[in-house]
Amino acid sequence: MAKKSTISISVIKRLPRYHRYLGDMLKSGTRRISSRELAHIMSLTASQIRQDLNCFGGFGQQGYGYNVEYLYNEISNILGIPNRLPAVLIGAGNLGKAIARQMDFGNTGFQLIGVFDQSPDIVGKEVSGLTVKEMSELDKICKEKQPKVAILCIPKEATPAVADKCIELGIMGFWNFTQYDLAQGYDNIAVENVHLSDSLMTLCYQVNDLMKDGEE
Amino acid sequence: MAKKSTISISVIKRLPRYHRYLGDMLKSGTRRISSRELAHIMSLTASQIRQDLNCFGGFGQQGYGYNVEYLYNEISNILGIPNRLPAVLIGAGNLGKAIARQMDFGNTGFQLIGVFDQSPDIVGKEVSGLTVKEMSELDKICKEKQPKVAILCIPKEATPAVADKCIELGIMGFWNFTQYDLAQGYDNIAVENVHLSDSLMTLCYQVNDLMKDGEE
DNA sequence: TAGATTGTTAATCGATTAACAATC
DNA sequence: TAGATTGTTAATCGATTAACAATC
Repeated sequence: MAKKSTISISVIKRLPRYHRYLGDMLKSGTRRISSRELAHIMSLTASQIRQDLNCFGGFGQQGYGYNVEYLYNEISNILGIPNRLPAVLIGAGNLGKAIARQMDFGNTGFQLIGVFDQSPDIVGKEVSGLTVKEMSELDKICKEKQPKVAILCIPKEATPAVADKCIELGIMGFWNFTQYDLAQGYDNIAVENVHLSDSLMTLCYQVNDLMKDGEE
Repeated sequence: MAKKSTISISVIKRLPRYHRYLGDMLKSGTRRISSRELAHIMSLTASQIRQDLNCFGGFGQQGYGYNVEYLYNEISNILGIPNRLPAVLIGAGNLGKAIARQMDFGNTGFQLIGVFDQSPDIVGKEVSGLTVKEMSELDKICKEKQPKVAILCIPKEATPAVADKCIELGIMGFWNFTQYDLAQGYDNIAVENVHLSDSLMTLCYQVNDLMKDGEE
């Protein structure tokens, strides 16, 4: 059996976390791991781990468990990390610059090949080894290097127009840090919205809720 | 009826998005909205919206819908945004600085009252109107101003120790940008993990998946 | 072989959607 | 009053967990 055709987003979102834990184990020299042990470490159930992995194939061995290195590599491949798809960053303000400098793109499946900004104050500056280019140069770079992903760190209002432009130029996925909801409306385009404000407000609810409990 | 005692995390995570869309409507002068219209705009079902809101109370009116301003304010209150809990940022490297400068803390429920860093190169610099302090000063500030939330932009290895320290000093919630999984292990502590690498890898999977489809 | 642990099917649980009576 | 739309209960769907036969 094994190998489902479409994988639910819940499963996909757990893969990077498996990858991370297995990477740590690999570094610390662990050779094998059972679903039971891994579940314990990751605060999951063994059932869930086996179900998740079996969406993609049978990577374990009865009576033994999983080989850490093999499973780590398989998950890397499932995620497509070795493909290192070319990506561009659009918007090199505070957040854009920080993302460019902070992220280890190579180990998360991409290669940052260009940085663009609309402001003349920023164009020409260097960010993470790349010279910030004018927005007008996006066409050229896209034709030359065919980036597949755009990282958007631009104002909300600019987002729909920039996204449309990107899609025209062959972009297939967005890592969206803007306040604009990109998830909707496009067919065959992948979007990961990182809505930092939403995340912070969720925390706001939770902390206030904890404080209420304290009062009672 | 209405007003459940514990709200599922799925519902809570949708609240900031409702808040955002209602805020936009308020700005554009929309007075009333039905669950049906709002569902259309937000790509949800009317049922879900009514179910979500009714966890907290009956904010609508049969035959009319919801008053935008009233509902916006109610959701602000549910989230606890007006409380503006004091928060500290720990780690003022690329990402920490960007977060401090970029976020509108006031409108997301907090007030940033202190920035801390372990590096002498950064201590003394100004970030978003605050002077970066040494880590050793965290005690004092916590006693004085009792921040409730810590924003962690520090290396993975430093995280567990810093988190423990924070909890000792009365911190009740973490906005966690580190690679370390904070969610587990603490009782009565709220955690929002922002695992940027995980998010990017999820996008990696999705884009590679789209490209496979294209080949077939 | 006996023990361990997977892969997989079945049962449970929770979240989403549909339906409709209540009511503005 | 009639029409619209909520609040809420019931039905459906999907995801998680449990169970167990297969097998290393």
